[in-house]
Amino acid sequence: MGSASPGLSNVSPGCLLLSPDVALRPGVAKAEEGAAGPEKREWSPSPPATPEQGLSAFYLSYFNMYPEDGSWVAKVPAASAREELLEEPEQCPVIDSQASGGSLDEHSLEQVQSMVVGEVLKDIETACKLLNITADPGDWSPGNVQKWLLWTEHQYRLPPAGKAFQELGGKELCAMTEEQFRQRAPLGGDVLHAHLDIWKSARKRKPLNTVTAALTAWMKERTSPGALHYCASTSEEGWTDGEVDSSCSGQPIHLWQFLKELLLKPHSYGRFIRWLNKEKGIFKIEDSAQVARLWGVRKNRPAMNYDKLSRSIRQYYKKGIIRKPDISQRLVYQFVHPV
DNA sequence: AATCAGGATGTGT
DNA sequence: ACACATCCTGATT
Repeated sequence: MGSASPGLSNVSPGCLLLSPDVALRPGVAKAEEGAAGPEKREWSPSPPATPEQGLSAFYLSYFNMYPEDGSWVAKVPAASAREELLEEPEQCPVIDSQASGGSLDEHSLEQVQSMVVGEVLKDIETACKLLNITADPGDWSPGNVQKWLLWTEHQYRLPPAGKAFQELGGKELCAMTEEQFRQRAPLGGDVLHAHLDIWKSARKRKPLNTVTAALTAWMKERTSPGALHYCASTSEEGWTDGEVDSSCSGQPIHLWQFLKELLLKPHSYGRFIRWLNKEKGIFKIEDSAQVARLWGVRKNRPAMNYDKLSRSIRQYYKKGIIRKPDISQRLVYQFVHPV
């Protein structure tokens, strides 16, 4: 029953996106200062200098220092006023991988994103105990919603939403689209929605397809505004493959699909997994731990490791999906039906 | 030590 | 039923 997560175990939970003065210590009592209202602390963007070019370095440096102590502050800059993004919550933002227009390469983005989602998931457990609320937002009373709201604002340094969500129960909150979030809280409403999305997915251990998308949109937007594409907008490139793309369908992703996704983007994942012979479908897992970690993030299984991932691959043997190549080598597999 | 093979069993959809 | 996730024993590299 240990919550040992080999992939992320080297990081302490709760330190992500935490400012020192809000850091949750195990000893902290619940019901944070009910009387002391949300301090009028200003949440001006402090981490990097400018949102334009500073953020990429910002996230990267975050990524580097993160395993250390995480004692930095991520103050989310005010969401710039905009109205054209993310009409539907089901819409699926896709980051163009090739557009190496340079700020933050996708590999780093995915790395950070994976860790962000993972850590937010951990934070949820803490928050439940701290706030004495259930993990399922659908069960929240209006009071619980307010607790969650205040906690999330504090935790992630979002601009205070004030009474924008007063009187709302968990059910109604969950039913709201991101657009509605933004209407009620023009500053940071989208981020709140992204966080709620993670809560909703954590509840049922749902794979992080749409959640990751929401978070990606949020981060990407802050990195390079306007570089967002949507499935609906049929951007010529990348995902027209369709067959391998599972990120936009509601279907749970299969392991073989996931592996092909990674193989499809050598620029991002070539260090972890790559083709040895694409025509024959032979590929090699170069970094088993990283591939397993990514799989665990995608499936919301923090305890995923290569031992378990490889067991699932071996299940494919008799299904005729993946096999060992004729000349068996360690960490080398072959798709039976290469595209 | 890491990887590989495959049985047994549990879990969520 | 299905696709893993988890756990395990034993073999191989």
